[in-house]
Amino acid sequence: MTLRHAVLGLLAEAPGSGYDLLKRFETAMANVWSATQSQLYGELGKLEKSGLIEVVSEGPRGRKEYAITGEGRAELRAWLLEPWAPPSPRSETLLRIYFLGEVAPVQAREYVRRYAESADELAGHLASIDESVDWDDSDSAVFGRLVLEWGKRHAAMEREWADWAVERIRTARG
Amino acid sequence: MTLRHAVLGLLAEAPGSGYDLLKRFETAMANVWSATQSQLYGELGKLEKSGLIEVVSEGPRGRKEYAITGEGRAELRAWLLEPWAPPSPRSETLLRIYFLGEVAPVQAREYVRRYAESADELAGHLASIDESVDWDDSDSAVFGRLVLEWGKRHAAMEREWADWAVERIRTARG
DNA sequence: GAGCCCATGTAATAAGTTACATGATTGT
DNA sequence: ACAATCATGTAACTTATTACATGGGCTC
Repeated sequence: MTLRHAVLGLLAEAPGSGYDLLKRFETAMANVWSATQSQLYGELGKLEKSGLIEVVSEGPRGRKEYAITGEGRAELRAWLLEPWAPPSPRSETLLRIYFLGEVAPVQAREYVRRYAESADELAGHLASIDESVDWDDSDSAVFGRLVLEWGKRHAAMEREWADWAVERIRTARG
Repeated sequence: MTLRHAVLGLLAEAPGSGYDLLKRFETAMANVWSATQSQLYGELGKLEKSGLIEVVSEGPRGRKEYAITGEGRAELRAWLLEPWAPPSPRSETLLRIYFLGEVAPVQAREYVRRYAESADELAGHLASIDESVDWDDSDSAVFGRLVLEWGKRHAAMEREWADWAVERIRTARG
């Protein structure tokens, strides 16, 4: 039930069509949550049926612009305040690293090096988002920057860890 | 197809029953991947049927000890060397933070404070794992420590970020 | 014999991915 | 006219969660 709330949150910021939301998932939210086109349209249908969002206008090409309803906003707030437990982590990348003893040390180092590269790419991507977004002093901008900063710090941590790890693998096995 | 490889990897380290593996998911792998009991037994059945693992002995209470086969080990290595793309991040916690502008600043700060606490708890948990595990100089110990270190750095980053974020929310809105 | 752990399995549901399928509008 | 982008939807499949269901063995 998380995509549900991601959609409600985006529509609470500003109304939009499925297509619009998809773009927002790919850019500002890329750091945070993702959705496929298929899943998104399905969820919009369900949310409308349950009255949490509504169609506010129809445009060309069957475009339907959705907006959050009062009920939807109430649901969003309830979700934000509800007691939560951090979900158990699930990282395919870390899983591979955990088992890297199964392959030759050279290959293991190479894997970690690629990991470092992708951390750098992510850092670059986040930096470009930071530049392209027009940060005002609205609530969403404040928290958007918080989340962006989280991503930057995360990418930096990954980079540093990877450098350290490559060295560690070298000294452990040559 | 990731649980599949998590199971293969664990059985490559040492044979075990479903129950054993479940324990290992909850302890050493807690940082990395998780599985429910239900999912695990299902996957063990499928892996056995496809010949990637086999039952090596049966014990009391219907206990079945599984071991990885040659074919299974080959599959594990292929997976480790296969080209990969980092999966799109999906963090319910960050998602909530992203939308925290919907609730009162006091509540937002409180949320971030709880986040910091859970980062500390994670750090403590990882430290206790580090102490309780008997690290030899095997491959799996080398990479196990790498992954554990990743977790420690991650927890530290979250803690620092949260402190900074609380301050940021305070100055932005009082 | 009571309680705790060991041990496995099934069924129903929810969530997410990939592929398929279609078509209108806009800008050049 | 052509290409790019806008725009929505369905079907089949895989993955993961929650709840149900059962029972043996060990220790005190």
